[in-house]
Parts: sequence; structure tokens; C-alpha cells
Amino acid sequence: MTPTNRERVWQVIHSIPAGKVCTYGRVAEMAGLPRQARAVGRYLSELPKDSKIPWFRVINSQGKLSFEVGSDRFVTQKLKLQDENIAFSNNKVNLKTYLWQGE
DNA sequence: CATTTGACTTGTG
DNA sequence: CCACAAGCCAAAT
Repeated sequence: MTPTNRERVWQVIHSIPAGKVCTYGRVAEMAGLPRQARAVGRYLSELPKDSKIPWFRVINSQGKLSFEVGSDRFVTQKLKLQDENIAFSNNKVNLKTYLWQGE
């Protein structure tokens, strides 16, 4: 079976170590899909809320979550990240500290 | 096949 | 820091 782009993205996301985060653009790039950050977001948008993949480790390039503050998804993701020992500053993650740039 | 859409990114002011 | 615009590209309609 031919691996779809979606599956490559899954693989990259699974390879993100706990306690680290990655941006959409970076995930896309590592998946061999440069400039397809939006595609990554669309793939994630189809994930069931209880999906086993660590989608919460993927945030945007500003170090913020791509949801409205206070929304269900925002809160869920924030809690998940905090569970990974990732600290928030004014609803933002310090990318200098937590960004995973590959192996 | 044309148009719209979207969990994005970067630049400008 | 916030708002807006343009660039980008795959999937959905």
C-alpha cells in the first residue's frame, strides 16, 4: 500500500519526544512536504477527539495554539502540554525552550 | 475542471 | 503586541 502524506505526517508527529513541541511548518517539512503546513493542519482537523496520536504537540510558529483561547480544543491541548511538563506564558509556549527541531 | 476552504507562515505597519 | 495582506498548497465541493 502506498503511504499517504497523512501517514508520513502521523509518523513525524509520533516521533516528537514528550515535553517538546513542533510547528506545523516544521512537521510538514520533516514529513517531506515543504510548505504544506496547512495540509498538516487539515489532516489534524479530521482526527477524532480521542485520537491516540500526540497532535497536541503541534502548535503554530508563534508558539501559540491554533484555537481561540478558552475553546474546548484550546483547553484540552493546553492541559495535555502541561502534562508533558511544558510551561505556558500568557497562553504561549516558549519555543526557544520546547521547540523540537529534529533528532 | 474552477472555486472555496483551512488546527499555517511571514512580512508590514 | 495586534491587525491585515499575500503567499502557499492539498482536499473538498
